[in-house]
Amino acid sequence: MNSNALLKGTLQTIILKLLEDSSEMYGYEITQKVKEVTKGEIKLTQGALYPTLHKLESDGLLETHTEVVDNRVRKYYRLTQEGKKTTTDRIKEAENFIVQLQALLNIKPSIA
Amino acid sequence: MNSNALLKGTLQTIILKLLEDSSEMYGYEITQKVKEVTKGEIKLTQGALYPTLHKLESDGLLETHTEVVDNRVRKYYRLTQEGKKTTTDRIKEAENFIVQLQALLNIKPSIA
DNA sequence: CTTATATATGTAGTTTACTTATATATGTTT
DNA sequence: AAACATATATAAGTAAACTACATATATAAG
Repeated sequence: MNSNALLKGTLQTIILKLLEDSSEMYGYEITQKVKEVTKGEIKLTQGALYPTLHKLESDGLLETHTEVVDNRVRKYYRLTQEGKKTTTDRIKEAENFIVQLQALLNIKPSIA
Repeated sequence: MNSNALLKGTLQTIILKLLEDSSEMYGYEITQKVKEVTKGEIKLTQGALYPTLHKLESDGLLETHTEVVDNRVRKYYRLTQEGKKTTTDRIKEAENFIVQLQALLNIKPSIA
């Protein structure tokens, strides 16, 4: 099993949460933020990032605008109104899932 | 997003951990245990369970034997030696992932 | 000057790992 | 007799990641 296999299902939530906190970010910035916060433990590659951003945009959760900085194009993403609502729900779901997962991974054998 | 989408990547670890605690379980028993511990929040369906058990067996992490109880066949699974080692590793990975995920989902906007 | 690394976005093909639906069979409760 | 619980299993479909490839500019190192 790949050490990043656990990312499946949580990547959208992570991106939404980062955009909730920062209001506006571009793709590369998101990869660096994830790297920084997780001290390199979670690797968010382009192959995972960009398709996910495009998916969230086509689902109406994100909107974009483009800027040119140092002759390089940056595409900024921000949450739409719908995106903000969805983010709140997804974070609750993730928090609940973590609780359940910890319950499953910490249970002790029932000797009784 | 399906409410169980977060299960992806963690199901193998959950099964391995349950078998570490109980030494021996059959499939249906595992579904009931997950339901009980998570109060129905995580739904482990047959379509997910059995292929995963077969996968873990073919990977050499589980071994099986069959018993007949009340005219019904039960297939018991237990960890192999390799399975025990892998379980320890997977649990560490999952615990670490939870820590990183919480870091990402709790970070506040940097006002500075 | 040219090579390597960082910044920046993107697609194509592949694989993993779920979901939903279906199938089979027995035991128990209404 | 019907519905629900116990018990295992497969088939078809889909979501969401992975790896690899492609493009382009800026900066640092040798």
